[in-house]
Amino acid sequence: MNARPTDSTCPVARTVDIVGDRWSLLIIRDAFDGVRRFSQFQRSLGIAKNILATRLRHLVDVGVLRVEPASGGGSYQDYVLTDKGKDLFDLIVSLRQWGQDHTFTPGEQHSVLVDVATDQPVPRLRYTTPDGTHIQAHDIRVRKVNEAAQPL
Amino acid sequence: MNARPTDSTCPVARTVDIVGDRWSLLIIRDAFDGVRRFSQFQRSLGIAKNILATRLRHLVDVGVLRVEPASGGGSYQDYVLTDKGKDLFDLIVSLRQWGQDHTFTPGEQHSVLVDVATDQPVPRLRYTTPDGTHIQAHDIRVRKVNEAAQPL
DNA sequence: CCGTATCCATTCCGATACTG
DNA sequence: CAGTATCGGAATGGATACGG
Repeated sequence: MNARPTDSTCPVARTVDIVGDRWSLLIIRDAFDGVRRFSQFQRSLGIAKNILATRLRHLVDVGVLRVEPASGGGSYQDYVLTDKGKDLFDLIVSLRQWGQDHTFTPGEQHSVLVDVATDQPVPRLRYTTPDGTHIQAHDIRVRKVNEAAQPL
Repeated sequence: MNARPTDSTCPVARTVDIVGDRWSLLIIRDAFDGVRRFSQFQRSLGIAKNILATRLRHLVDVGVLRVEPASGGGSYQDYVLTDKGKDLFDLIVSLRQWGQDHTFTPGEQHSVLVDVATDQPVPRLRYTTPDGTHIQAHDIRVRKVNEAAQPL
């Protein structure tokens, strides 16, 4: 979708090449919120129909969305997240949490994540290792492919 | 930076409006990797100088980067992450992990996150609540601002 | 080395009109 | 309702030249 495919060995760059544009990210957000139909996406996003069609086709092509026969019994199709698409959940959460922290004034209202069972707001989510350690920027660095791995 | 500022009550949309474009995300990635100088960004990204200058200025304007007097003693300036910018760490991690999982063939090499202390690869990071519960897509939903909050 | 200014090609986007 | 086709304007991107 984007300009020059980065064909990089950096996973960040590859992800950005696939879903790193405004409309794709917002479509995926809506899909997580249960939006399935063409017209729903269009109203929610205020996007022109032609470019919505282009983006949906792209997201289907890359395996983030798939088309389903129909939900409301209509003669058309729904767009739903594949497993690959559902794995973008963490990405959407990251966008959401940063937005909550840095783009709203203290008293300003915004949508929130709630637990489906209790309907109570979800507390701040943090990235942790399997043993429960919270990982922050200064704990890690990136090792490029050409760097030697540390022997045990 | 982007087309129509979404002025939405959705934190995802606001974040996307600020840093949701290809170059900004890659610049931020590089900043986390220790890139500070104009020429370093340029070589790393293969980006034209004029648009690099535009993006850096934008990121400074929105408070993600700030300019520092100079690092190498030169007469110019460095671009470093502010605290607000460092909070984008989780977002970059999300992009990276999804890219690792879904854009590489099994044997294909890519850069990896390593622990700064041990130089060992970091295990997969998961979003958890403060009490250690791992949260996935089906555990939550989005409550819009106009929905009533659940009374206790 | 660090940008800014200019030019040009390409892409993107939105509005509209049209088809099944 | 769910798209496709077309068109014009705007933004983006790259190359180059220039100045601090």
